[in-house]
Amino acid sequence: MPTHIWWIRRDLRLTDNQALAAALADDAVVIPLFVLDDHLLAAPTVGAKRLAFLWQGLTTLDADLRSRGSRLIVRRGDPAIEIGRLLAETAATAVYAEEDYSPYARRRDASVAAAVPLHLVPGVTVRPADVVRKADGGIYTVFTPFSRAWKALPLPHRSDLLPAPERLAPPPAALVSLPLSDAIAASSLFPAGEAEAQRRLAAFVKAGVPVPDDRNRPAPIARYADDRNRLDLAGTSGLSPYLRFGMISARECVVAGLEAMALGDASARRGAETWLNELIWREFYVSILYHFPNVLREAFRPELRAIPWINDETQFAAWCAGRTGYPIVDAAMRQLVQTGWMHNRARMIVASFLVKDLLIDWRWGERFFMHHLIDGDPAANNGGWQWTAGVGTDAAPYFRVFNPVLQAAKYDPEGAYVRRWVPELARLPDAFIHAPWLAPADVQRRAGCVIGRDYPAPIVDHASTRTRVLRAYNLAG
DNA sequence: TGAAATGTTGGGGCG
DNA sequence: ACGCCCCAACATTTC
Repeated sequence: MPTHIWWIRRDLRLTDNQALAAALADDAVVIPLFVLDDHLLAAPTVGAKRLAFLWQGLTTLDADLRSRGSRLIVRRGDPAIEIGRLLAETAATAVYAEEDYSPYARRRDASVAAAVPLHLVPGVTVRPADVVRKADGGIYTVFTPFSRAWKALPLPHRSDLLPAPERLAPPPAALVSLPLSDAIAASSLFPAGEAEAQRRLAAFVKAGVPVPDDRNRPAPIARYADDRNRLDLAGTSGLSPYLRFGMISARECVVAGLEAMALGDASARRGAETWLNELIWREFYVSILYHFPNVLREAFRPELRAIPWINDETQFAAWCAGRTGYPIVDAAMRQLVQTGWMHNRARMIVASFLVKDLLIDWRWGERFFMHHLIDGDPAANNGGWQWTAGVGTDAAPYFRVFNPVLQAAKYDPEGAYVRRWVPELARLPDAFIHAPWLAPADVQRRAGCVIGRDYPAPIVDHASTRTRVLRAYNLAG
C-alpha cells in the first residue's frame, strides 16, 4: 500500500475534501500534515484572532481525525523543507493539497513542487481560478458577466459532495507532531471546526432552526436579500471564517444555496440567489488576484494610482480605535477589534469613511483589516477595499461617497448596533443616535454623554470632506 | 451595493 | 372661479 501526504493549508475539514479524497486513492495510508509556516506566522498581516481560530481549528481537526483512527501531524518551519523531511521519514510517494491561489501560496507551492511530487486539486473555490473565461479566452474583470459565465458552467449537486471518510489508517506511531497549545484564548463568537460550520450552514438554510418550536420561522437565507444589510439583525450566514479556513467547502455552500433556490418560494429564491452571488463575488476576487497579482500593491485601474492621499496618522489612529466621532464608524471598528469580525455593510461604511472622508490610502485600511479579521483573506479583502475606494475592477464610480449618517439611519434604524458597540452613546434618544453632535446640550447631559467629553466630536465634517475627495479623485483620474 | 442638487408635478391654501 | 404660490413627493441629473 502506498503512503501519501495530505498537506492541509486552508481546507481544515474531512467532508467534501478533494485533496483528501485524492490522497486516499489506491487505498493509500494518508498522513494528514499541517506545517506552521514561519513566513506566515511572522507576517504582520496575521493577527492573534485569526491565529487563535486556526489553532483551535487544528485542534478540532486532530480530534475529528482521531475519532476515525488517524491523527494530525503538525510541523513547523519552511514547508518545502518540512515536507521533504516527512517524505524521508515515511517513504511517502506523493503529496496532495488543495490548490491555493494567492501569490505567496503559489510561490510556496512552486518551491515545494520543485522538490517533491505535489498534486494540487481544486477546492478553495468551486471554479478553479483560471476556469471562468470569456469565449475568446479573455479574463473577466467585471463581476456581472463573470457571474453569468460562472453560473453557465455545470452546477454542483448534493451527489457531487464527497462524504467524510469513516475510517482512516493511522500514520506511523513514531512520527513526531508538535503539540497544539490550548493556551490560546479561542473565540466564543466563532468556535472553530467543521461541526460548527455545518451547524451554521444548516441554521442558515433551514426553516425553524435554531428555534425548533417555531416551524414557521423562515430560514434566514429566505430573508437574506432584505436582511443582509441590516447591522442590527443577524441576517448573514456568519460563515466567512469557516470558508476562509475551509472548515466547510465552498461547493457545499453553493449546493445548499442552489437547493434553497429550487425549493423555496419567491422570497426564498431571491434570498438564495443573493447569497449565491456573494459566494461568486468571493470566486471573482480569487480569479482577479490570480490573474492580476499586482492588485496587492496598487490600484487595478492605472489612472487611479496617483490620488493625492493626506494620510494623517492621527486621524488614522482615531479610525483604528473607533474614535472618529461618527457612531456607525466607531461601532464597526470596535466590533472588528473586539471580535475579529465586522458586518459586511459596516466594512463598506468604514472603508468609505477612511478613503473618502479622511483621504487615507486604501492600503492602510486593507492592512488593518487583514490583521484583525478572522476571515481575513488577501483576495476578498483586497477586492473589497479596491471596490470601495473606486479604484478596482468592478469599480464603484469614485463619486459614490457614503454618508455615514444616512447609511446608519438606513441599516441601523433604531441604533441598536451603535448602542451595542459604543455604550457611551446608549442613552441618547434615537433621533440623535447617529449624529450625536446635533443633540442640544441638555439632551447630551441627560444622556450622560457630552460630546467632546464622553464621546469625540466628529474629526471631520462630512459635507466638506465629500467635496474635497471629489476634487482629489478628479485631479487623479 | 450613493448622495446631493435640480427639475417636475399636483394638491391645497389663499387672495 | 381662477390664478398664484408654496411645498411635499417623486423623478432626473450631476458629482
